Amino acid sequence: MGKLGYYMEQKVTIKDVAELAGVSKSTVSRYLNNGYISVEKQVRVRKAIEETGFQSNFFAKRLKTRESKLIGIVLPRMDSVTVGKLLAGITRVLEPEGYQSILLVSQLSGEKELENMQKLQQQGVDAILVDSVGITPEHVRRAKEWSLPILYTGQQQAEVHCLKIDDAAAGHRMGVYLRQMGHKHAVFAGVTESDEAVGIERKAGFVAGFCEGRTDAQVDFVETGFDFLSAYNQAEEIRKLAPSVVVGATDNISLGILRYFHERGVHVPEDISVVGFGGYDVGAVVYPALTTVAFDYELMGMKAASYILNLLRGKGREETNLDMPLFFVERESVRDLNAAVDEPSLNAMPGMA
Amino acid sequence: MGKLGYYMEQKVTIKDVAELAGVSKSTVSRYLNNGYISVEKQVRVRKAIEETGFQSNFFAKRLKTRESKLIGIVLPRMDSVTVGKLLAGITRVLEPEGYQSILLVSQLSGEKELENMQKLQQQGVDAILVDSVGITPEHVRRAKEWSLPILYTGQQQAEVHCLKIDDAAAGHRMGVYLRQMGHKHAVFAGVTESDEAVGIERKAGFVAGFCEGRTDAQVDFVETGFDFLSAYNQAEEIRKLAPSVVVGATDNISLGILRYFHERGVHVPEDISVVGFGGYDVGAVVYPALTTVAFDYELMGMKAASYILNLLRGKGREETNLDMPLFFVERESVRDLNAAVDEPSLNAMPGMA
DNA sequence: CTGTTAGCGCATTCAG
DNA sequence: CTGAATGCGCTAACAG
Repeated sequence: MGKLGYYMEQKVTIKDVAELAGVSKSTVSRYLNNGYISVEKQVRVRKAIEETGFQSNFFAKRLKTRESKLIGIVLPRMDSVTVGKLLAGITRVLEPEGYQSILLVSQLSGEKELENMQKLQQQGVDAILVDSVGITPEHVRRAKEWSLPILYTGQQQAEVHCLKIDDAAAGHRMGVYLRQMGHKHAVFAGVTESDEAVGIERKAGFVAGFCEGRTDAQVDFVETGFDFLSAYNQAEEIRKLAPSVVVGATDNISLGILRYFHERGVHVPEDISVVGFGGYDVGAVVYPALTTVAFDYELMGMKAASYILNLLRGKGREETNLDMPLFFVERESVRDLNAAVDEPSLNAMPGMA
Repeated sequence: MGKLGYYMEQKVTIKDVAELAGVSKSTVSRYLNNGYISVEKQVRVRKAIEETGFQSNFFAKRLKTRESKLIGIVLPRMDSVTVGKLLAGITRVLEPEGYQSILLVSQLSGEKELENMQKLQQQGVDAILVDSVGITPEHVRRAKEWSLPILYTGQQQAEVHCLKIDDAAAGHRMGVYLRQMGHKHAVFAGVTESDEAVGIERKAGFVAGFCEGRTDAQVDFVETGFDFLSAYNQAEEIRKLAPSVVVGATDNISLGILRYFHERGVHVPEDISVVGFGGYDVGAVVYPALTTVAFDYELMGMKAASYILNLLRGKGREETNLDMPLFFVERESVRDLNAAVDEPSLNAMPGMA
């Protein structure tokens, strides 16, 4: 590896090709784009391109066409399963359309998020997709001022383009289920209300579903972070409340709590039930396997990308199907209080097959 | 949202600013770059920029400077924790240097990997980082032909720039540990040998460490995929071999096996020990918490990025510190066969605090 | 310190 | 169908 430095330029331009093929630059350009060329010259140009190994200069091209074929993506963080799936989905639809994504990470900071959007916009991306931690008035202002499509995911706001799972419905679904299983007292282990989607909507949906049509239901709240450890640290407080079921706002929260219960000899679901939201794969390998409402983040990525593409083509929100399905995944972590005796079935890897 | 289509151009150019400020274009350009300007004009230009909301055109600038400040990153897949951490690390060092990353995913296909590298190169990125699934002769050829730095991670190959964890050392470390814990018969649940790093080196290292200096050691192999389920499906076969310890080539493999054992009433570590590699967070919340050799993927990302930066600046391999530390994380899943009675300690969230 | 002059590589008029 | 000419917006000599 004696090579030192990489200052070599791309040297072969459209001009070189033209000369070698004995045609004009414009003819080569036409060959590369539309194709108004005689078959004969077509052949010559093709040959010249092969011989020279010509590759058109990205920047010169973009400077002319005013189209970068680049989509900017702003993410709150990288090291999370959901973000990974989301990106996988986005890529899956963007790539066949000839778009590529350029990624910026905001480390859960709203300010950084704005900064990143600014950067992307300067870079000349064709559109921006933001998996936001919270849509502020400033976000709205930019979406309106800038002349490029901006789509937010993860949060909702009426004045901008956005796409998110129905957290209220997810919470509601879980609430109804637990009510039907005969539970009357739940602790909702939630996150900060500054996260409107998870901290407020999901919780409110749960409470509604759980309490619907009865007056003897009780829901207590305990706030925790998004990670295992902070949930684990709140578990004692939760236990003191002595509910029949603990509802973690995310699967990770539930996993931390499960671990704590295990250490204290509290049996799940015999002594207490635990559920989560998200449908992460690991929820299926822990024991008991976690009952949860699963979201399809990859599908969300695909929809987000389609939405962006539509926006780019001058179509509006109406023309994209924005429904995000939910999947209720019943596994082993909930006890049916209606039954006299509880015999949780140990299916082989429930929810994984 | 009545807006339809986004065809507006960026209209204010350096020329407009120059006219408004009553200076020449070059003066504005200087203001933007070096800064050989009188204070007086500096003020006028600044004002003009603010008033017009001028933003320099990325493509025009790059066309001149021949520098994109873009690093291409080719990933095998997105939905994995390790990739997330790697990216986090890369971003952390690239961003302060004014670089941004553009991401392409190969879906575990070597061919796609090559294709993606090609695309990035055409885009005019300044360098390419490939988290490769296998370095082929074609990879080597490109690294040499193209006049831009290419760095491979995850795999090793003498003729190209690369950076990876020391899989052999990791395996060895685990082997030694289990030997010292009195284990004589292990099953290594590994992956395909086409993955040289994990499938071959890690395994060989383990065998070496485990068998070192004795003749009464036995290691059997069982092949599995990288995911929970495929490991789970091989667990019965592993169990039939009746080892005292199962070594999963990755934590996920071990987690799948743990689940199976749980279902069958096989107690870990009392009846059998289980260990993994990777140090994923979830290893700490399952029970028993998984003993493992942890890798710092974020650090790896940071090192990779630094390496790339050095390459860009004409420095070679020598000038980057490539040592990747390993962390042995002793938790609860291994029984000490030297002790008469085994009393695994249940620390609070071992390895998480 | 500053304005003038040239292109960077390509796509696109406009006449042929 | 094709070539010559023009300029995208910016930076970098070059003379002042």
